[in-house]
Amino acid sequence: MSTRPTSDALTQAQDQFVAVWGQMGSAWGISRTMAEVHALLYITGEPLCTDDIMERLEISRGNASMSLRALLEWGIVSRTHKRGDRKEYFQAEQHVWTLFRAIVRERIKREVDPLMASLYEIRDITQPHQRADARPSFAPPAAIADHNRRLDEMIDFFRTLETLSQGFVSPSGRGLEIAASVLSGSVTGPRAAEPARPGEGESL
Amino acid sequence: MSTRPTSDALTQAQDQFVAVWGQMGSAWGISRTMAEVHALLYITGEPLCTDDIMERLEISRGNASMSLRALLEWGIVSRTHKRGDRKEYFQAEQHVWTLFRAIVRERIKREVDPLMASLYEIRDITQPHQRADARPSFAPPAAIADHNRRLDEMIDFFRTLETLSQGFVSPSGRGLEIAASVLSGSVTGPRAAEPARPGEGESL
DNA sequence: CTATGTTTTCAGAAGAGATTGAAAGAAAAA
DNA sequence: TTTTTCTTTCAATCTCTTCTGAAAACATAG
Repeated sequence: MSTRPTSDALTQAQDQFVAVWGQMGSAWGISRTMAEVHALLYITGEPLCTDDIMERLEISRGNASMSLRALLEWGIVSRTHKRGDRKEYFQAEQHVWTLFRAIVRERIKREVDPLMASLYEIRDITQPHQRADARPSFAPPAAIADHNRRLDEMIDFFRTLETLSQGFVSPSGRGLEIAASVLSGSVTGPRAAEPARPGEGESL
Repeated sequence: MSTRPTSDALTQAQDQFVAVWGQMGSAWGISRTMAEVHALLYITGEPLCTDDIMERLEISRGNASMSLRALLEWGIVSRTHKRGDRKEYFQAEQHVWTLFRAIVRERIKREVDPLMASLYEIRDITQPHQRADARPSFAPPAAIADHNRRLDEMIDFFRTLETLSQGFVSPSGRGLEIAASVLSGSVTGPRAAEPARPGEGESL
């Protein structure tokens, strides 16, 4: 029927990869189509134009356009041109680790950073304007103290995570050693958060 | 109006934490309510029953029940009882790193493992039944060879990621050293996948 | 300038996922 | 046993996200 044989081994493998990658994407908060477009560009390895993508994935022009723009914003797909052709072509980052780094970097920027900001704001509600030198005159009530400890632990965790991620994100391998040392420091010993812990953590 | 003052600092901080955590959850493929229930249990730190949660989050009984069951399945919330009370109470894992490990472990199990299985299947389409001793008589066409290389790189990446994660997941700090060494081996040199090296998994 | 080819936008349609609420199920007390 | 209390289930409903398609915007050539 179609001009392109749809059942050769390569095409079949590509289609399956696209489906699987799309599935994965949607489990991680990325729209299925966007993940599929990326999968197609990655697995074919060659630059494709909007019409190629529309045809292959059977999606509308609008959808293709928006997905591509989003992928460009994530920095994991780039534009190219073919000479004598007015169309834009798109190709995906081919190094998996570079791809991974770009994704981690973006998600941190978009989700973790704002989260941190919110957490600091929340901390200010019960620990207002706490400067290092200014000791509070009265100890806070136990409920507040507990709350503060939990919140601080959470903040501490995300700070560590952010530091850690710099190991992945940095283009040189350098940051990795930092990350590794942070890991051994922080993960190994979940630390003195609980003095005499009643032992609820292990079995969970 | 209500018996509980809704505007004291602690309550306000808790509500805000719940909102922020719910937001974060939904960006990561977890239903907002489920994340909110978890947030509430984490930040209050004390066991709550279904009715407490329904009231505080203004959700239906069915929703509360389902969210709690899901959280139990994730292993980040546990059941408790109060003596003289027939109701079930729930409390959240209080160690942030333990919580993190549980989440990573579950997501790997639910998403990465099936993905890996699919990737292996896809590989079999273009590299069928490739046994170590049986060399193919003819080299595959370039398009297939390229495809295979890309797919192998992806598989290699997820294998590394899985190994890495064992460092986080293992309750002892031991696995961490492994993770760190994998990191320095694989991340630092992402390029090694291209040239002409047949054995793809040295340390794995 | 107009004509032609290409990309973006966005209101409405379609679809996916979350939530409710009432009924059924379970378990402990009487 | 029956009653009471609490928990789970699931079809119907609602909500939010994604997708479409046609129009508008843009760009290049002539």
